[in-house]
Amino acid sequence: MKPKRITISAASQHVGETVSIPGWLYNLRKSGKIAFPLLRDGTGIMQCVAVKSALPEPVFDAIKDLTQESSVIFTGKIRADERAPGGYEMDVENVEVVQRVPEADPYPITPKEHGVDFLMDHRHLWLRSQRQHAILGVRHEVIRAVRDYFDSNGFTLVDTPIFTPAACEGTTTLFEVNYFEDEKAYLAQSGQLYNEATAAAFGKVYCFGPTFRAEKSKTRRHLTEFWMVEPEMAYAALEDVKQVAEEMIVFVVGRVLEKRRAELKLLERDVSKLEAIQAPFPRMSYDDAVKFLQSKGSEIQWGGDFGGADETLLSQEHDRPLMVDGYPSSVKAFYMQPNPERPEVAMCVDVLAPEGYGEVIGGGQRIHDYDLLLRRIGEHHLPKDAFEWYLDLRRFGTVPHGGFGMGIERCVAWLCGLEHVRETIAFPRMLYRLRP
RNA sequence: UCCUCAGUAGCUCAAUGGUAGAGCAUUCGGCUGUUAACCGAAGGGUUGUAGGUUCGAGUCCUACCUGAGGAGCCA
Repeated sequence: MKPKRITISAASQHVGETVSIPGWLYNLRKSGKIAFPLLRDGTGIMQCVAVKSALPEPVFDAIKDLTQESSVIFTGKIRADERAPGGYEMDVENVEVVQRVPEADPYPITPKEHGVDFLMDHRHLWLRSQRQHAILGVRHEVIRAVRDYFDSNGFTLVDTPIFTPAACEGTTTLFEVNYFEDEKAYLAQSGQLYNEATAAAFGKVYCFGPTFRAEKSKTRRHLTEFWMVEPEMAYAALEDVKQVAEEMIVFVVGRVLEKRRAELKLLERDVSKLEAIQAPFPRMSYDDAVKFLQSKGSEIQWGGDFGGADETLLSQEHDRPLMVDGYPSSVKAFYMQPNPERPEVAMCVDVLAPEGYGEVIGGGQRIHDYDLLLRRIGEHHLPKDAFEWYLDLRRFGTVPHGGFGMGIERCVAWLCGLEHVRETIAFPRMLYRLRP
């Protein structure tokens, strides 16, 4: 009878059984008459034990000559053992070598140290490493939690287009696409304007997908292609937006702590920092933030946007995300609702993650008044024609509404405690990095 | 676009202007409980590119290329 195929993650349920596990050779330690191949299968890593005296000679020879990342199917009996890294190991009885990596051209990523450039050039292989595997596991959990949160709170997923005409947010940072006849198209940098349309159809909506920024930004928190989740709610004010943002973050962090302890441990993440993420989040006005920053030596003046160092200073002050509201309208997008009592500030909020991670969420209340929106489009020198459909939303049953966008990569970088967002997506796209 | 730093073996890094080196990886040998295993040996180099200074350049100078960190920019 052919042994049952299992995954390494299921090994604990098969103690005492002879099973087969298909995977790749992660590493091999050997002495003369015993070998310890480490098998990786995507669900985990298992130490196997091959004893020369217990195996036919060709089988033992095949195992001791295996090269790193060769694809193999090991067959043997599962046994609990404290000496094994995962707690269980396999006494190998047979091996099927699917492909042996030739030693003339060995697997380039060794268990030793490598530089950033080398690893990024080998990103397609680097993904097999434990650390990268753990990060992408957390990313998957974040995405699933985000969707679960919105799905179970009355939001409908209505995805928005990637190709967009003209400028939605301003013209400086868009990727141009030459394809549509007589007209240039651009890659979306936000789904928000479309969300406002679908919110008037469904009440509460969200979109989730890739967005594109053509900025010449070269920092640890920027990608040219990144994923963003954007909820939008009709009949909602700034306070409702803050409420949802806070609830969603607490939910996502809780889910990652619940499901991805092993990954966080491998990443050596201080989970006590994440366990502190509970509602309510501290809130601060832009006015107070500027005063605070000035007291810390920042050169920021009222009216300016925060620099990276400013965000870091602010977010290091608290053990949970900080919500900053009331930025000057002049530094925010044209559709931001001004505060009726202080028209120079917008009814917007940025959520700054703690530990210096900075902005993970930006959002606010949108202008719902037709005349005001029309005036703002003019002030920002935007083409009115292109926004006729958007103005329609104010002609036909306009209501106060708002929402926010959360960058998935920044969120994952924060939860994993990473230096750079480039490790939070399988194939990062950056200013100087298009391959692999 | 600007500032700073770096580029030497497949990888990570040494080398006072004077013979180009180590660890890992690879190959060979040894080892029955290894944990980035260990021990011994071997092979492996147009020092990013192009010029220049010098008796002599990996090292100093100029330009360029590539990358990293940062700034600006940033829904």
